[in-house]
Amino acid sequence: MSEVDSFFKSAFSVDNVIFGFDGSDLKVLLIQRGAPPFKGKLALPGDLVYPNENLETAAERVLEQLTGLRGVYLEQVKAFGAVNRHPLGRVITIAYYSLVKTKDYTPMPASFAQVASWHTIHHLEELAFDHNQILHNCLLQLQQRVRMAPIGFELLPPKFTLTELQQLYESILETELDKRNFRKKILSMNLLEDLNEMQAGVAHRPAKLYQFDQERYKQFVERGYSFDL
Amino acid sequence: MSEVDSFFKSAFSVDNVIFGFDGSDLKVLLIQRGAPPFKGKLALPGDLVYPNENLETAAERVLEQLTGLRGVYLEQVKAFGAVNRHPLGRVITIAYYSLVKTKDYTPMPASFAQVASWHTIHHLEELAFDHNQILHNCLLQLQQRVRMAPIGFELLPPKFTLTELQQLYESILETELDKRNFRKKILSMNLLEDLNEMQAGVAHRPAKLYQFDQERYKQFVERGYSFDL
DNA sequence: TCAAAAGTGTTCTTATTACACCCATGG
DNA sequence: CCATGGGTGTAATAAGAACACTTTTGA
Repeated sequence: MSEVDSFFKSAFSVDNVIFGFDGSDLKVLLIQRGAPPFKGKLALPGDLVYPNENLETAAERVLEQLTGLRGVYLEQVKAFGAVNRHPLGRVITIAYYSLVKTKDYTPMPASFAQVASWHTIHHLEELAFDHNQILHNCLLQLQQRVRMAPIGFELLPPKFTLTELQQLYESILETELDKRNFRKKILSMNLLEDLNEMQAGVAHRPAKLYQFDQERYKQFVERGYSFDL
Repeated sequence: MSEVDSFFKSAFSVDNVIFGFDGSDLKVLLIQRGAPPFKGKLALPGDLVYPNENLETAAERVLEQLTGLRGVYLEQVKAFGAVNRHPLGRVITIAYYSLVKTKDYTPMPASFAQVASWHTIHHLEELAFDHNQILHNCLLQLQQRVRMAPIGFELLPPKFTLTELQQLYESILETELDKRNFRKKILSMNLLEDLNEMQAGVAHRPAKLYQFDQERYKQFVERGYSFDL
Protein backbone atom coordinates (compact mmCIF):
# COMPACT_ATOMS: atom_id res chain seq x y z
CA MET A 1 0.00 0.00 0.00
CA SER A 2 1.39 3.38 -0.93
CA GLU A 3 1.77 6.11 1.62
CA VAL A 4 -0.99 8.14 0.07
CA ASP A 5 -3.34 5.17 0.23
CA SER A 6 -2.71 4.83 3.94
CA PHE A 7 -4.16 8.27 4.52
CA PHE A 8 -7.38 6.96 3.11
CA LYS A 9 -7.62 4.04 5.53
CA SER A 10 -9.82 5.94 7.89
CA ALA A 11 -13.45 6.83 8.22
CA PHE A 12 -15.51 9.52 9.78
CA SER A 13 -18.80 9.54 11.54
CA VAL A 14 -21.22 11.94 13.14
CA ASP A 15 -22.57 11.62 16.67
CA ASN A 16 -25.60 13.53 17.76
CA VAL A 17 -26.40 14.73 21.25
CA ILE A 18 -30.16 15.15 21.10
CA PHE A 19 -31.40 17.31 23.93
CA GLY A 20 -35.00 17.40 25.05
CA PHE A 21 -36.88 19.02 27.91
CA ASP A 22 -39.73 17.20 29.64
CA GLY A 23 -41.05 20.19 31.55
CA SER A 24 -38.68 19.91 34.45
CA ASP A 25 -35.41 18.26 33.41
CA LEU A 26 -33.00 18.42 30.53
CA LYS A 27 -32.71 15.02 28.87
CA VAL A 28 -30.57 13.38 26.23
CA LEU A 29 -31.69 10.69 23.81
CA LEU A 30 -29.43 7.63 23.96
CA ILE A 31 -29.49 4.33 22.17
CA GLN A 32 -28.56 0.92 23.36
CA ARG A 33 -26.01 -0.48 20.97
CA GLY A 34 -27.24 -3.52 19.08
CA ALA A 35 -23.89 -4.66 17.75
CA PRO A 36 -20.26 -4.80 18.81
CA PRO A 37 -18.23 -2.97 19.80
CA PHE A 38 -19.82 -1.93 23.09
CA LYS A 39 -22.87 -4.09 22.36
CA GLY A 40 -25.56 -3.44 24.94
CA LYS A 41 -24.00 -0.21 26.18
CA LEU A 42 -25.65 3.17 26.02
CA ALA A 43 -24.29 5.42 23.31
CA LEU A 44 -24.98 8.58 21.39
CA PRO A 45 -26.84 7.99 18.14
CA GLY A 46 -24.42 8.29 15.26
CA ASP A 47 -23.39 6.76 11.99
CA LEU A 48 -20.63 6.77 9.43
CA VAL A 49 -20.82 9.60 6.93
CA TYR A 50 -21.48 8.53 3.37
CA PRO A 51 -18.72 9.37 0.91
CA ASN A 52 -20.90 11.83 -0.95
CA GLU A 53 -22.74 13.23 2.04
CA ASN A 54 -22.15 16.51 3.84
CA LEU A 55 -21.48 16.31 7.55
CA GLU A 56 -24.58 18.22 8.51
CA THR A 57 -26.70 16.10 6.19
CA ALA A 58 -25.40 13.00 7.94
CA ALA A 59 -26.29 14.44 11.32
CA GLU A 60 -29.77 15.29 10.07
CA ARG A 61 -30.15 11.78 8.70
CA VAL A 62 -29.20 10.18 12.01
CA LEU A 63 -31.70 12.41 13.76
CA GLU A 64 -34.47 11.69 11.33
CA GLN A 65 -33.91 7.94 11.29
CA LEU A 66 -34.12 7.92 15.05
CA THR A 67 -36.91 10.38 15.74
CA GLY A 68 -38.71 11.01 12.47
CA LEU A 69 -38.00 14.72 12.95
CA ARG A 70 -36.76 17.08 10.25
CA GLY A 71 -35.81 20.71 10.31
CA VAL A 72 -34.90 20.84 13.96
CA TYR A 73 -32.17 22.91 15.54
CA LEU A 74 -28.75 21.39 14.90
CA GLU A 75 -25.30 22.75 15.60
CA GLN A 76 -21.84 21.31 15.19
CA VAL A 77 -19.66 21.28 18.28
CA LYS A 78 -16.30 19.87 17.29
CA ALA A 79 -14.43 16.83 16.06
CA PHE A 80 -13.12 14.04 18.25
CA GLY A 81 -10.27 12.12 16.75
CA ALA A 82 -8.06 10.40 19.28
CA VAL A 83 -6.20 7.61 17.54
CA ASN A 84 -7.68 4.87 19.68
CA ARG A 85 -11.15 6.22 20.27
CA HIS A 86 -12.68 3.50 18.11
CA PRO A 87 -11.51 -0.10 18.73
CA LEU A 88 -11.97 -1.21 15.11
CA GLY A 89 -9.97 1.40 13.27
CA ARG A 90 -9.28 5.06 12.84
CA VAL A 91 -12.61 6.79 12.98
CA ILE A 92 -12.90 10.44 13.77
CA THR A 93 -16.30 11.70 14.67
CA ILE A 94 -17.95 15.07 14.33
CA ALA A 95 -20.20 15.89 17.25
CA TYR A 96 -23.48 17.75 16.82
CA TYR A 97 -26.16 18.63 19.27
CA SER A 98 -29.78 19.17 18.46
CA LEU A 99 -32.77 20.48 20.36
CA VAL A 100 -36.13 18.78 20.04
CA LYS A 101 -39.52 19.06 21.64
CA THR A 102 -39.97 15.77 23.45
CA LYS A 103 -43.65 15.63 22.56
CA ASP A 104 -42.83 15.62 18.85
CA TYR A 105 -40.67 12.57 19.32
CA THR A 106 -42.04 9.24 18.22
CA PRO A 107 -39.63 6.38 18.87
CA MET A 108 -38.23 4.91 15.66
CA PRO A 109 -35.74 2.10 16.11
CA ALA A 110 -33.13 2.84 13.48
CA SER A 111 -30.75 0.41 11.90
CA PHE A 112 -28.02 1.42 14.30
CA ALA A 113 -30.11 1.19 17.43
CA GLN A 114 -32.17 -1.37 19.25
CA VAL A 115 -33.68 0.95 21.80
CA ALA A 116 -33.68 4.70 22.19
CA SER A 117 -34.72 6.44 25.37
CA TRP A 118 -34.41 9.69 27.27
CA HIS A 119 -31.93 9.98 30.10
CA THR A 120 -31.28 12.78 32.54
CA ILE A 121 -28.05 14.55 31.73
CA HIS A 122 -26.54 14.59 35.16
CA HIS A 123 -25.15 11.49 36.85
CA LEU A 124 -25.05 9.43 33.67
CA GLU A 125 -23.58 5.97 33.57
CA GLU A 126 -20.57 5.18 31.43
CA LEU A 127 -21.31 5.39 27.72
CA ALA A 128 -19.70 3.61 24.76
CA PHE A 129 -16.56 5.00 23.09
CA ASP A 130 -15.66 8.52 24.21
CA HIS A 131 -19.31 9.50 24.31
CA ASN A 132 -19.24 10.80 27.88
CA GLN A 133 -16.61 13.28 26.81
CA ILE A 134 -18.57 14.24 23.71
CA LEU A 135 -21.76 14.72 25.70
CA HIS A 136 -19.95 16.86 28.22
CA ASN A 137 -18.56 19.11 25.49
CA CYS A 138 -21.95 19.47 23.85
CA LEU A 139 -23.53 20.41 27.14
CA LEU A 140 -20.89 23.08 27.67
CA GLN A 141 -21.59 24.48 24.24
CA LEU A 142 -25.33 24.50 24.89
CA GLN A 143 -24.72 26.33 28.16
CA GLN A 144 -22.75 28.96 26.32
CA ARG A 145 -25.30 29.17 23.54
CA VAL A 146 -28.20 29.79 25.89
CA ARG A 147 -26.51 32.93 27.15
CA MET A 148 -26.07 34.31 23.64
CA ALA A 149 -29.40 33.60 21.98
CA PRO A 150 -32.81 32.21 22.89
CA ILE A 151 -33.29 28.46 22.49
CA GLY A 152 -36.58 27.99 24.34
CA PHE A 153 -38.57 27.86 21.13
CA GLU A 154 -36.77 24.68 20.14
CA LEU A 155 -37.34 22.86 23.42
CA LEU A 156 -40.70 24.04 24.71
CA PRO A 157 -44.22 23.38 23.44
CA PRO A 158 -45.84 26.28 21.55
CA LYS A 159 -47.62 27.47 24.70
CA PHE A 160 -45.76 27.46 27.98
CA THR A 161 -45.68 29.11 31.36
CA LEU A 162 -42.97 31.36 32.74
CA THR A 163 -42.14 28.75 35.34
CA GLU A 164 -41.53 26.17 32.62
CA LEU A 165 -39.23 28.59 30.84
CA GLN A 166 -37.40 29.28 34.07
CA GLN A 167 -37.01 25.56 34.78
CA LEU A 168 -35.59 25.11 31.29
CA TYR A 169 -32.91 27.70 31.98
CA GLU A 170 -32.25 26.25 35.40
CA SER A 171 -31.80 22.74 34.12
CA ILE A 172 -29.54 23.80 31.27
CA LEU A 173 -27.40 26.06 33.40
CA GLU A 174 -27.52 23.79 36.45
CA THR A 175 -28.32 26.67 38.73
CA GLU A 176 -31.23 28.20 40.59
CA LEU A 177 -32.66 31.51 39.49
CA ASP A 178 -34.69 34.08 41.36
CA LYS A 179 -38.29 33.95 40.19
CA ARG A 180 -38.97 37.68 40.27
CA ASN A 181 -35.70 38.68 38.66
CA PHE A 182 -36.06 36.06 35.96
CA ARG A 183 -39.55 37.26 35.05
CA LYS A 184 -38.54 40.89 35.12
CA LYS A 185 -35.65 40.23 32.75
CA ILE A 186 -37.35 37.92 30.31
CA LEU A 187 -40.47 40.08 30.06
CA SER A 188 -38.42 43.22 29.53
CA MET A 189 -37.04 41.71 26.33
CA ASN A 190 -40.47 41.74 24.70
CA LEU A 191 -39.72 38.26 23.46
CA LEU A 192 -42.90 36.73 24.84
CA GLU A 193 -46.55 37.23 23.97
CA ASP A 194 -49.14 36.89 26.67
CA LEU A 195 -51.80 34.60 25.22
CA ASN A 196 -54.46 35.59 27.76
CA GLU A 197 -54.95 31.91 28.38
CA MET A 198 -54.52 29.91 31.53
CA GLN A 199 -53.31 26.50 32.47
CA ALA A 200 -56.18 24.17 33.38
CA GLY A 201 -56.48 21.16 35.61
CA VAL A 202 -53.61 21.91 37.92
CA ALA A 203 -54.01 21.60 41.66
CA HIS A 204 -52.86 25.13 42.33
CA ARG A 205 -53.37 28.60 40.99
CA PRO A 206 -53.19 28.25 37.17
CA ALA A 207 -50.39 30.02 35.34
CA LYS A 208 -50.65 32.31 32.35
CA LEU A 209 -49.60 30.84 29.01
CA TYR A 210 -47.12 32.55 26.72
CA GLN A 211 -45.68 32.01 23.27
CA PHE A 212 -42.62 33.41 21.57
CA ASP A 213 -42.89 36.45 19.34
CA GLN A 214 -41.50 34.85 16.18
CA GLU A 215 -40.14 38.01 14.61
CA ARG A 216 -38.36 39.10 17.74
CA TYR A 217 -37.13 35.58 18.42
CA LYS A 218 -35.51 35.48 15.00
CA GLN A 219 -33.87 38.85 15.60
CA PHE A 220 -32.37 37.62 18.85
CA VAL A 221 -31.10 34.43 17.23
CA GLU A 222 -29.38 36.42 14.50
CA ARG A 223 -28.04 39.34 16.47
CA GLY A 224 -27.53 37.56 19.76
CA TYR A 225 -27.65 39.04 23.20
CA SER A 226 -26.00 38.69 26.53
CA PHE A 227 -28.29 36.93 28.95
CA ASP A 228 -26.67 37.00 32.34
CA LEU A 229 -28.86 35.52 35.00
CA MET B 1 -15.02 -2.17 -4.01
CA SER B 2 -17.25 -3.13 -1.11
CA GLU B 3 -19.51 -0.61 0.54
CA VAL B 4 -17.45 -0.63 3.70
CA ASP B 5 -14.30 0.07 1.69
CA SER B 6 -15.91 3.10 0.14
CA PHE B 7 -16.26 4.67 3.59
CA PHE B 8 -12.50 4.53 3.83
CA LYS B 9 -11.91 6.41 0.57
CA SER B 10 -11.56 9.69 2.35
CA ALA B 11 -8.93 11.58 4.25
CA PHE B 12 -8.78 14.24 6.88
CA SER B 13 -6.55 17.15 7.45
CA VAL B 14 -5.98 19.94 9.93
CA ASP B 15 -5.83 23.61 9.07
CA ASN B 16 -4.37 26.10 11.44
CA VAL B 17 -5.30 29.74 11.77
CA ILE B 18 -2.21 31.21 13.40
CA PHE B 19 -2.96 34.59 14.94
CA GLY B 20 -0.28 37.07 15.84
CA PHE B 21 -0.25 40.64 17.09
CA ASP B 22 2.37 43.09 15.86
CA GLY B 23 1.65 45.78 18.43
CA SER B 24 -1.19 47.39 16.57
CA ASP B 25 -2.98 44.89 14.33
CA LEU B 26 -4.17 41.33 14.54
CA LYS B 27 -2.50 39.23 11.86
CA VAL B 28 -2.79 35.75 10.46
CA LEU B 29 0.04 33.64 9.10
CA LEU B 30 -0.70 32.41 5.57
CA ILE B 31 1.29 30.35 3.13
CA GLN B 32 1.49 30.55 -0.59
CA ARG B 33 0.67 27.15 -1.97
CA GLY B 34 3.57 25.53 -3.78
CA ALA B 35 1.60 22.79 -5.50
CA PRO B 36 -1.77 22.26 -7.11
CA PRO B 37 -4.58 22.56 -6.40
CA PHE B 38 -4.72 26.33 -5.92
CA LYS B 39 -0.99 26.63 -6.65
CA GLY B 40 0.22 30.14 -5.94
CA LYS B 41 -2.84 31.08 -3.90
CA LEU B 42 -2.76 32.08 -0.27
CA ALA B 43 -3.97 29.41 2.12
CA LEU B 44 -4.03 28.42 5.73
CA PRO B 45 -1.16 26.16 6.74
CA GLY B 46 -2.43 22.62 7.05
CA ASP B 47 -1.63 19.03 6.29
CA LEU B 48 -3.15 15.60 6.15
CA VAL B 49 -3.35 13.84 9.49
CA TYR B 50 -1.20 10.74 9.77
CA PRO B 51 -3.11 7.51 10.34
CA ASN B 52 -1.66 7.08 13.81
CA GLU B 53 -1.64 10.72 14.80
CA ASN B 54 -4.06 12.58 17.04
CA LEU B 55 -5.73 15.63 15.57
CA GLU B 56 -4.19 18.03 18.02
CA THR B 57 -0.77 16.50 17.47
CA ALA B 58 -1.16 17.11 13.75
CA ALA B 59 -2.10 20.73 14.36
CA GLU B 60 0.95 21.13 16.60
CA ARG B 61 3.13 19.55 13.96
CA VAL B 62 1.92 21.92 11.25
CA LEU B 63 2.57 24.83 13.57
CA GLU B 64 6.03 23.67 14.51
CA GLN B 65 7.09 22.88 10.96
CA LEU B 66 6.07 26.34 9.92
CA THR B 67 7.21 28.46 12.83
CA GLY B 68 9.54 26.33 14.92
CA LEU B 69 7.27 27.01 17.90
CA ARG B 70 6.12 24.41 20.40
CA GLY B 71 3.79 24.59 23.34
CA VAL B 72 1.78 27.53 22.11
CA TYR B 73 -1.90 28.13 22.65
CA LEU B 74 -3.98 25.94 20.36
CA GLU B 75 -7.72 25.37 20.27
CA GLN B 76 -9.95 23.37 17.97
CA VAL B 77 -12.78 25.27 16.36
CA LYS B 78 -14.77 22.79 14.28
CA ALA B 79 -14.72 20.48 11.30
CA PHE B 80 -15.40 21.52 7.72
CA GLY B 81 -16.57 18.72 5.51
CA ALA B 82 -18.56 19.86 2.52
CA VAL B 83 -18.44 17.13 -0.10
CA ASN B 84 -16.74 19.28 -2.71
CA ARG B 85 -14.53 21.41 -0.54
CA HIS B 86 -11.41 19.70 -1.89
CA PRO B 87 -11.14 19.27 -5.66
CA LEU B 88 -9.12 16.04 -5.49
CA GLY B 89 -11.32 13.93 -3.23
CA ARG B 90 -13.25 13.79 -0.04
CA VAL B 91 -11.18 15.53 2.56
CA ILE B 92 -12.67 16.90 5.71
CA THR B 93 -10.58 19.26 7.68
CA ILE B 94 -10.43 20.11 11.35
CA ALA B 95 -9.78 23.78 11.97
CA TYR B 96 -7.61 25.00 14.81
CA TYR B 97 -6.48 28.42 15.78
CA SER B 98 -3.35 29.26 17.67
CA LEU B 99 -1.93 32.37 19.25
CA VAL B 100 1.74 33.21 18.90
CA LYS B 101 4.00 36.10 19.78
CA THR B 102 5.14 37.43 16.45
CA LYS B 103 8.63 38.10 17.77
CA ASP B 104 9.13 34.42 18.55
CA TYR B 105 8.38 33.53 14.97
CA THR B 106 11.29 32.61 12.75
CA PRO B 107 10.21 31.84 9.20
CA MET B 108 10.64 28.17 8.36
CA PRO B 109 9.52 27.15 4.90
CA ALA B 110 7.80 23.83 5.46
CA SER B 111 7.30 21.07 2.97
CA PHE B 112 3.78 22.23 2.29
CA ALA B 113 4.64 25.88 1.84
CA GLN B 114 6.82 28.02 -0.35
CA VAL B 115 6.35 31.26 1.54
CA ALA B 116 4.70 32.13 4.82
CA SER B 117 3.86 35.67 5.80
CA TRP B 118 1.65 37.73 8.08
CA HIS B 119 -1.50 39.31 6.71
CA THR B 120 -3.97 41.64 8.32
CA ILE B 121 -7.19 39.84 9.10
CA HIS B 122 -9.61 42.32 7.66
CA HIS B 123 -10.04 42.83 3.93
CA LEU B 124 -8.29 39.63 2.95
CA GLU B 125 -8.11 38.45 -0.59
CA GLU B 126 -9.65 35.18 -1.66
CA LEU B 127 -7.92 32.15 -0.17
CA ALA B 128 -7.62 28.58 -1.44
CA PHE B 129 -10.32 25.99 -0.71
CA ASP B 130 -12.89 27.14 1.85
CA HIS B 131 -10.21 28.86 3.87
CA ASN B 132 -11.96 32.23 3.99
CA GLN B 133 -14.86 30.55 5.69
CA ILE B 134 -12.58 28.70 8.09
CA LEU B 135 -10.69 31.85 8.97
CA HIS B 136 -13.93 33.70 9.60
CA ASN B 137 -15.16 31.00 11.96
CA CYS B 138 -11.88 30.94 13.84
CA LEU B 139 -11.96 34.69 14.25
CA LEU B 140 -15.49 34.49 15.64
CA GLN B 141 -14.37 31.88 18.14
CA LEU B 142 -11.39 33.99 19.17
CA GLN B 143 -13.70 36.95 19.67
CA GLN B 144 -15.86 34.87 21.95
CA ARG B 145 -12.89 33.43 23.75
CA VAL B 146 -11.42 36.81 24.56
CA ARG B 147 -14.55 37.70 26.49
CA MET B 148 -14.34 34.56 28.61
CA ALA B 149 -10.69 34.31 29.52
CA PRO B 150 -7.49 36.31 29.12
CA ILE B 151 -5.43 35.63 26.02
CA GLY B 152 -3.03 38.56 26.12
CA PHE B 153 -0.23 36.47 27.55
CA GLU B 154 -0.17 34.39 24.38
CA LEU B 155 0.01 37.32 22.01
CA LEU B 156 1.99 40.01 23.78
CA PRO B 157 5.67 40.19 24.68
CA PRO B 158 6.48 39.56 28.35
CA LYS B 159 6.50 43.29 29.09
CA PHE B 160 3.86 45.49 27.56
CA THR B 161 2.04 48.75 28.04
CA LEU B 162 -1.63 49.20 28.80
CA THR B 163 -2.11 50.83 25.43
CA GLU B 164 -0.70 47.77 23.69
CA LEU B 165 -3.10 45.57 25.63
CA GLN B 166 -5.98 47.83 24.73
CA GLN B 167 -5.01 47.79 21.05
CA LEU B 168 -4.93 44.01 21.18
CA TYR B 169 -8.50 43.92 22.45
CA GLU B 170 -9.58 46.53 19.96
CA SER B 171 -8.12 44.70 17.01
CA ILE B 172 -9.57 41.35 18.06
CA LEU B 173 -13.00 42.72 18.79
CA GLU B 174 -12.96 45.21 15.91
CA THR B 175 -14.18 47.99 18.12
CA GLU B 176 -12.92 51.08 19.91
CA LEU B 177 -12.67 51.16 23.67
CA ASP B 178 -12.58 54.04 26.09
CA LYS B 179 -9.07 54.40 27.47
CA ARG B 180 -10.01 55.28 31.03
CA ASN B 181 -12.71 52.66 31.35
CA PHE B 182 -10.49 49.99 29.88
CA ARG B 183 -7.70 50.74 32.33
CA LYS B 184 -10.07 50.91 35.26
CA LYS B 185 -11.51 47.52 34.44
CA ILE B 186 -8.33 45.67 33.60
CA LEU B 187 -6.46 47.01 36.61
CA SER B 188 -9.33 46.15 38.94
CA MET B 189 -8.88 42.48 38.04
CA ASN B 190 -5.44 42.39 39.66
CA LEU B 191 -4.25 40.48 36.64
CA LEU B 192 -1.36 42.81 35.89
CA GLU B 193 1.82 43.56 37.77
CA ASP B 194 3.32 47.01 37.52
CA LEU B 195 7.00 46.44 36.74
CA ASN B 196 8.04 49.97 37.77
CA GLU B 197 9.78 50.19 34.43
CA MET B 198 9.21 52.58 31.61
CA GLN B 199 9.30 52.45 27.86
CA ALA B 200 12.42 54.08 26.46
CA GLY B 201 13.20 55.78 23.19
CA VAL B 202 9.71 56.86 22.28
CA ALA B 203 8.99 60.33 21.06
CA HIS B 204 6.36 61.00 23.72
CA ARG B 205 5.81 60.46 27.40
CA PRO B 206 7.03 56.92 28.10
CA ALA B 207 4.48 54.37 29.26
CA LYS B 208 4.68 52.08 32.27
CA LEU B 209 5.44 48.45 31.56
CA TYR B 210 3.33 45.62 32.95
CA GLN B 211 3.45 41.85 32.98
CA PHE B 212 0.80 39.26 33.74
CA ASP B 213 0.51 37.79 37.21
CA GLN B 214 1.02 34.15 36.22
CA GLU B 215 -0.97 32.63 39.09
CA ARG B 216 -3.93 34.88 38.59
CA TYR B 217 -3.76 34.50 34.82
CA LYS B 218 -4.00 30.73 35.18
CA GLN B 219 -6.99 31.07 37.50
CA PHE B 220 -8.81 33.21 34.98
CA VAL B 221 -8.04 30.81 32.16
CA GLU B 222 -9.44 27.91 34.15
CA ARG B 223 -12.43 29.53 35.79
CA GLY B 224 -13.21 32.03 33.08
CA TYR B 225 -14.85 35.40 33.49
CA SER B 226 -17.18 37.69 31.70
CA PHE B 227 -15.26 40.56 30.17
CA ASP B 228 -17.77 43.00 28.74
CA LEU B 229 -16.17 46.12 27.42
C1' DT C 1 -59.06 24.07 54.90
C1' DC C 2 -54.87 22.60 53.17
C1' DA C 3 -51.14 22.05 49.91
C1' DA C 4 -48.92 23.79 45.95
C1' DA C 5 -47.38 26.78 42.75
C1' DA C 6 -48.49 31.69 40.67
C1' DG C 7 -47.84 36.22 40.81
C1' DT C 8 -46.03 40.71 42.17
C1' DG C 9 -42.26 45.76 43.86
C1' DT C 10 -38.93 47.94 46.19
C1' DT C 11 -34.46 48.86 47.96
C1' DC C 12 -29.61 48.40 47.83
C1' DT C 13 -25.52 47.67 45.63
C1' DT C 14 -22.65 47.28 41.81
C1' DA C 15 -21.21 48.00 37.14
C1' DT C 16 -21.18 50.84 33.03
C1' DT C 17 -20.93 54.85 30.51
C1' DA C 18 -19.55 59.42 29.08
C1' DC C 19 -16.32 62.76 29.14
C1' DA C 20 -11.41 66.59 28.93
C1' DC C 21 -7.25 68.10 30.45
C1' DC C 22 -2.28 68.09 31.86
C1' DC C 23 2.24 65.41 31.50
C1' DA C 24 6.70 63.64 29.79
C1' DT C 25 9.52 62.74 26.10
C1' DG C 26 12.21 63.10 21.48
C1' DG C 27 12.90 65.57 17.57
C1' DC D 1 8.39 74.56 21.28
C1' DC D 2 5.80 71.27 19.06
C1' DA D 3 3.84 66.77 18.13
C1' DT D 4 2.74 62.50 20.13
C1' DG D 5 0.75 59.40 22.96
C1' DG D 6 0.51 58.62 28.48
C1' DG D 7 -2.00 59.14 32.32
C1' DT D 8 -5.83 60.39 35.44
C1' DG D 9 -11.37 61.01 38.25
C1' DT D 10 -16.07 61.97 38.76
C1' DA D 11 -20.92 62.09 38.12
C1' DA D 12 -24.99 60.01 36.00
C1' DT D 13 -27.24 56.02 34.61
C1' DA D 14 -28.35 51.29 34.24
C1' DA D 15 -28.25 46.67 35.66
C1' DG D 16 -28.21 43.10 39.08
C1' DA D 17 -29.21 41.03 43.59
C1' DA D 18 -31.80 40.22 47.59
C1' DC D 19 -35.98 39.51 49.55
C1' DA D 20 -41.80 37.83 51.52
C1' DC D 21 -46.34 37.84 51.18
C1' DT D 22 -51.01 37.26 48.90
C1' DT D 23 -53.73 34.66 45.33
C1' DT D 24 -56.02 30.85 43.04
C1' DT D 25 -57.01 26.38 42.29
C1' DG D 26 -58.00 21.08 43.10
C1' DA D 27 -58.10 17.67 46.33
